[in-house]
Amino acid sequence: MAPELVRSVLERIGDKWSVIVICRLGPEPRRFNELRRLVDGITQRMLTATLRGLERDGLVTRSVFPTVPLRVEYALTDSGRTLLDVVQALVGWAGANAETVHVARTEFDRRAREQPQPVGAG
Amino acid sequence: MAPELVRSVLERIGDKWSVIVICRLGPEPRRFNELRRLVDGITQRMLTATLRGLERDGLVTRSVFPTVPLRVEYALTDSGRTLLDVVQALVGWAGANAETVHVARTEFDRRAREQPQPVGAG
DNA sequence: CAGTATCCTTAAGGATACTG
DNA sequence: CAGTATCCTTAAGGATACTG
Repeated sequence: MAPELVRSVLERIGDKWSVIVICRLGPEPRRFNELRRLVDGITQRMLTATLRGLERDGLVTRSVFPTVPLRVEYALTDSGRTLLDVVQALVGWAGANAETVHVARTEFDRRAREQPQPVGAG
Repeated sequence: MAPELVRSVLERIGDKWSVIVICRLGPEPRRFNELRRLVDGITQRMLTATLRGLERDGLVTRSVFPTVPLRVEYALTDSGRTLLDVVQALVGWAGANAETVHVARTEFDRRAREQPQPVGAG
């Protein structure tokens, strides 16, 4: 049902940071700057945007504690946790196959460099 | 080991078409135009680019049969098939949760429309 | 049939400065 | 601490015409 809906869900997960942020959220709630430190290379702007997107999709909750200084905690929802499972499988695959893929890429690029022409040259 | 390698593998899967193409390849080999018909909305250019990327990563093989007319078949490799499994889990999750996510989005957008200001207005 | 070559648009994301 | 506001760059992807 509704293949466009499925695609719109995949597009969220397919952005640059969502998968990593979901993994770093894991089981416990995390504060904003804590996440920022855990997700290597993310900017403040993109962390906010990513968290808002996940919150919008009902995958993450945002809890504000009006203390001084302000305290904001992010945590996975129930459906967020079910997504974490499949995302971990994906990251696990990437980890297990990173080396193989890297070798394949190097080989492919070497062949492309050696025979750029359709018909034998040289 | 090598978190950047893992990320580079995730980036391939995270583009617009790879997941869908991998699913459509499934167990049997497919011809180019056959795939083009199966993957709704993809352009010739993007199908070529996506298949090249998958071939480069060692996930897909490209077999040319020099008949007239030309015949080119694409098939998943062994590691491509292991990726298919986890990708199917992801697509399965998206399918199972599409409705829930859609509702969450609608609710989120409604609340954002009603209270755009940090402090109660109007 | 199975592509490649060109041109173009849009939007994702980075950098930086500022704030309740 | 946890953001928002602006500006800018790049690259992903679409449209279209052409080809071995």
